Amino acid sequence: MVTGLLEGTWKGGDRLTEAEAVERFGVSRTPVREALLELAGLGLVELRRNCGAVFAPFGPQEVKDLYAVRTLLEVEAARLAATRLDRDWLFQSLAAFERMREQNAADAGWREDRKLHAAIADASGNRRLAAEIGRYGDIVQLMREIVGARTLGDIHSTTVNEHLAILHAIQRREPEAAAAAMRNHLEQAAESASLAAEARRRKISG
Amino acid sequence: MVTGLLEGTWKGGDRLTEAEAVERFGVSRTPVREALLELAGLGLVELRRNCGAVFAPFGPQEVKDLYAVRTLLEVEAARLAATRLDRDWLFQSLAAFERMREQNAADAGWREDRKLHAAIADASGNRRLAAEIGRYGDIVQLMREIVGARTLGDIHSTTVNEHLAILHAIQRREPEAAAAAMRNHLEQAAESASLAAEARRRKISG
DNA sequence: TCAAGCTGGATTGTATACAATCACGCAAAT
DNA sequence: ATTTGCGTGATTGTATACAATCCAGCTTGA
Repeated sequence: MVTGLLEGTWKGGDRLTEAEAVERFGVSRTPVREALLELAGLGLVELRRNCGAVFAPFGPQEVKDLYAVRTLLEVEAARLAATRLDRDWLFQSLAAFERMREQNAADAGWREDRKLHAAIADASGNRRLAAEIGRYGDIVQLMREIVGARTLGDIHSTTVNEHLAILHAIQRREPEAAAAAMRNHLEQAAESASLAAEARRRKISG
Repeated sequence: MVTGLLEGTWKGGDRLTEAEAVERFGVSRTPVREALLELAGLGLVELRRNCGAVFAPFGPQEVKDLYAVRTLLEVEAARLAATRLDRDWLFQSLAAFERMREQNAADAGWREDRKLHAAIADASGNRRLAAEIGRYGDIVQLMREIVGARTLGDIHSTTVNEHLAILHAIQRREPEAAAAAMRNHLEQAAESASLAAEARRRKISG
């Protein structure tokens, strides 16, 4: 439902009333309203009363802004995780990482990627920080739906190496190295996502 | 409605079903559900299906975690605002600041405080960052309802000086100084809020 | 011509009835 | 004694009807 609302080639500022969504999806207004409220909470639509929900713009600039915030959160989490190193945690994370490396299937790879990021977030010891990181995981996943998952389908071998660098820095109890590794990882991801958003922009306007 | 749900002396883990909320507030389930969804989006309750909504714990530790995330966001916004200084913006902000200094009434003071933080967030140039900072403003305001607004009612003169330090650092185009000033400001606020949460904890358990 | 007020349509906010799902307790079998 | 299965009540998910609100366009008066 939530992801369905975002499908299609809407442009920033496009309006969608509840009645239109009802007609398009064949469900009643109640779940439509709840889905719109959820999207509004994630910052992807703006609810204006009696005017319909307006989609937020979602081009390269918005992707960059999104990743800038996500980077703030996750870099801090990596720094904290390296500071409060937990050996049991590290052992399990390395095992999960090996499983991820073996799975080249795109979907499974992304699932393991999210698990790793979530594990680092939990290891920060700040539950709200971890919750926000999870929320941004949701937003990024919706973004993949928006800009087209195909473009971002594969976990590259470089991505695997970036993950390994983060875990090793945490293992060595080097907070700044862990932060830098996480920053680098997310900058790569931001670059890739921004390019995909640019491609989508051209496809829509052309 | 949203703030009403949070009133009272619930402890972390307390459950509230929709039916109970309906009975307590005299409205139907629909607005109750929407309010609970909103609170869940802000991370203040956890929705478990067929088990009622469980309140998140909200003691000193949670307040510290909350302010740690808020500090991450706002410190970065102050840094960016100092980097991309806009003189018109600064002029208006200083004027608003003077108005704030003159208003000692608690409510008006907090309103101007939020306006100042929002202005700095906007000046960062990152709209999503600004949106998240606004969201944390909402969360902190709800927190004041939870821990008791009286305890945090006044804008102290020290707070005014902290604001002034931030604006002056931005005016001097010194990003790191602006970041440090913002960090200091929020650390003071976090300390005050944490003490209030501790007082509430004792009142509830005692 | 312009502005103020009003009316009709559209859109959202709320209430309520019904369907689906799940948790809890009890009983029975191993 | 532990576990497995089922049944019932409780709780949430969905549909739909109705009330409130708002926007646009027209009319009417100066």
